[in-house]
Amino acid sequence: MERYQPQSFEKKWQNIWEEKGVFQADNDHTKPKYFALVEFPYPSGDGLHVGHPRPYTALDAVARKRRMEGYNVLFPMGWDAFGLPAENYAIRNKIHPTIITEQNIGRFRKQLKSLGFSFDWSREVNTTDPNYFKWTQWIFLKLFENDLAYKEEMPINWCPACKIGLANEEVVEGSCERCGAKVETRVKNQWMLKITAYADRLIDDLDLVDFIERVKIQQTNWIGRSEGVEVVFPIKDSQETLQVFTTRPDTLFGATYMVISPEHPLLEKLAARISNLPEIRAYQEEARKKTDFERAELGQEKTGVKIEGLLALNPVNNREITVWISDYVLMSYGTGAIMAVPGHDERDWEFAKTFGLPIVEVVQGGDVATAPYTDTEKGILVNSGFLNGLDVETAKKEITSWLGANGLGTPQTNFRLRDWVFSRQRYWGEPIPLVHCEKCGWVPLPEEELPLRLPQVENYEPTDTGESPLAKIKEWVKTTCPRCQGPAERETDTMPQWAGSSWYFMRYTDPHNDQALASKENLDYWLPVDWYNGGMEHTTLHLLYSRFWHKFLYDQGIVSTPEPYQKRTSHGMILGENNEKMSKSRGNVINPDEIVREYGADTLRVYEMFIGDFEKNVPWSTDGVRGCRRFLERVWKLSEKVEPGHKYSRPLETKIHQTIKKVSSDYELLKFNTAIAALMTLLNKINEVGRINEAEMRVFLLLLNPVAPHITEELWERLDFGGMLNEQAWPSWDEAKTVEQTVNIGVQVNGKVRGQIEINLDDPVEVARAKALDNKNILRLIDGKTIVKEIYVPGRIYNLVIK
RNA sequence: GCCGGGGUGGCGGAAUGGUAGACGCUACGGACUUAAAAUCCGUUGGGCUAAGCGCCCGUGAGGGUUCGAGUCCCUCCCCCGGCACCA
Repeated sequence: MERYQPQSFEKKWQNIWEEKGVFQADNDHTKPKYFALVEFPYPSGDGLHVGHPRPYTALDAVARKRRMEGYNVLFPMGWDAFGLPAENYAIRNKIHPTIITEQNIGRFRKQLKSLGFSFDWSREVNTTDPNYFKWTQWIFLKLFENDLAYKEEMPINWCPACKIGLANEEVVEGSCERCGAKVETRVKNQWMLKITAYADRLIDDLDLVDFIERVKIQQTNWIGRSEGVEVVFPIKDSQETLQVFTTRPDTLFGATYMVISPEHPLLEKLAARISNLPEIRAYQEEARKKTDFERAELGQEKTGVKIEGLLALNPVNNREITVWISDYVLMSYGTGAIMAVPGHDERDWEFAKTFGLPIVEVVQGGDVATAPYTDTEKGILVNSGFLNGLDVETAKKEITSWLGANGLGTPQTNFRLRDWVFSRQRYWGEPIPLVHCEKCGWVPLPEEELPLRLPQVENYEPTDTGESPLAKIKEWVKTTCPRCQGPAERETDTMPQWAGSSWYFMRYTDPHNDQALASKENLDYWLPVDWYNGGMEHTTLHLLYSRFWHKFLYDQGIVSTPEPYQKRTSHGMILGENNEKMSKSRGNVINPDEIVREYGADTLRVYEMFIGDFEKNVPWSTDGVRGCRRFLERVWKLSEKVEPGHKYSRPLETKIHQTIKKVSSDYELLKFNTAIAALMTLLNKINEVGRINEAEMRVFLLLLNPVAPHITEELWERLDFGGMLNEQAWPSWDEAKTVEQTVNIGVQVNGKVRGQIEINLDDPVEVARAKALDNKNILRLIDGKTIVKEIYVPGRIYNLVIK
């Protein structure tokens, strides 16, 4: 037999699978279905990265196993192809982004196909295809019709380099996630999506799904639900009031002053009464100049200005308290105003110390003169009228009902999550299908006019004013109002890249439908996605956005499940050999094409699965790749030794049953490293035994197939095992036969291993004792001592406790 | 600061409270070869060793529970990730 040359047959099998359509999802909806999903890539100009195949191979293995288990499997792939790199390339080279996008997709597709993934290529989707984004626009219109899309003057994060507004999620430590430029604040009229309307459900419904815990936790953190009370503080000698949100209503008696945000509207309303207005104005101006990030920077001295001429009244005791403005209070959270309880809040304490404001202790347990006391477990209320003597939790309940009864406050839930800034001042995105009419306001395009396509332009450069390049195409902008037929203008902002990826999994269920985003039957059959694997970096963005859209479409009756993804797992990154993130600039990039050329696709796949804990980052190792290649070569050689036989032979039987069990469960748990290790162990055992029969070889190939589909299919054919391997059933094991009858167990004296005995599993303790006491070393150790206890765990340990 | 996840050989990593280091890599020794590569075989946590595979040490540090702890409990240190002036 010739040696293992994967290059000579990998392509062959890829072609056969494709021609026979063996991985196409079946339209027979009576079969049990399985929808396995991986995040579709942005087809960048750099081509596939070795990071891509890690999650793809993992779920490919799951998909292949599911098919062998009799499921109708949907395992699709597509392209998240709108986005900045293609647009920037277009700007530099004056080439339409469609062209470069097509090229990049072509390259990605070819690379993915060379790795033998069992994607159903007949269902490929592309977010930039008008037949696709027609439905992205359609969903947007539904959101608009349901008041979940609105335009608002918003201070936005502005990247001066990309000339683009960024969502909070795209700002990392005050800099643009893409280009690293320092983000500024600008006020722009932006389309917003009201994701906050779904904040509660986005948290609560996490109980319905099987997401890895860290994903649930991160989403919950990001949404940041906080329960408290909104309290009304009257302004002295005025009809105006100040509303504050607090999670510590129990400390209300300790509120010694108030702070409002520099942008708070009360300042304008009562400007006439403020005696130090110039000072206030100067502070407002200063605050405006700071970015959100600068304002949020910790460790800086608290700043602020007292508002002269205004006093508020603490509603619990009618004491007069001063009102300040300070930029540590954010207009965008709660009511933009706080009651300050310096005795029991870190920030208020600092502010009070800076400005010499009174600090009152209302929860006993610390020393509020030297530090705020924030413990809510042990403290007892003091100086608080009717709350005195209560613990914090009880005091909260008491004061909340008191406030309610007196019309001074109501329970309130606030969220850290903000509405989603949905506009981009860019060319290469889905046009927002709305027109602005002088008379009718914002009017949606009628559904028949979708998709609204992008016009051809000469220049893709965004304008310095921050408007989209589309604004310059007058003949595209000028249109008629669908409602009154009067003159109107199109919206020139486009959608963010997160739009197309928010629903792509639905399109896979029925990708060519031109009547609906997908047919109800297909959506109902295939959804929810049974298993979705993707990067942790998408937990707070894509995953949350797509859950939001899905919930909205659920409310609209389009889909029938409240959650889109039943199960979510996540993979770690593959780092360079130097343990740093792979990047061109670091010169540590491994090109998957080269690995395939030199070692074969199966080696790459096996290596990426064997490399380490799937959930953790791990450095690439060229030596490790060679090790996996050697393993496949040994498998190849194994096929030369295959003898007839349809029963597992005596010396291998137990090991085979154990391996089937181990591999079957490890694949489900994403523990590919230990599954492959188990197959290596079995291989070593087979080589040690020195012979293998057909039945054993069949099982070996079946178990290895999900990670190494080409070599296993090839050997299946060469060994004439009948049919194609991918049509076979997943092997089963007999639990009773996974147990070795005779085992070596340790013999301990006082818990320390001092020897070994070979014993039958069902041997009684007497036999174990006799064998243990037959050991010289054990006898030596217990000589002259008293045995006080004997512990025997069959199959595990025999332990003597002596004195 | 808060919330997660970790810390095990030279490296990646295994271990339902029951013989720590599976499996792979590296390194070393041997076989094959004119030689090298490849392949195959062996060794590979540290120390002591009277050489009996016997003893001691060993899973970030220190305590504890247990016949027995990498695993459970307490205290602490370090690394990674998320959130962070969010009231």
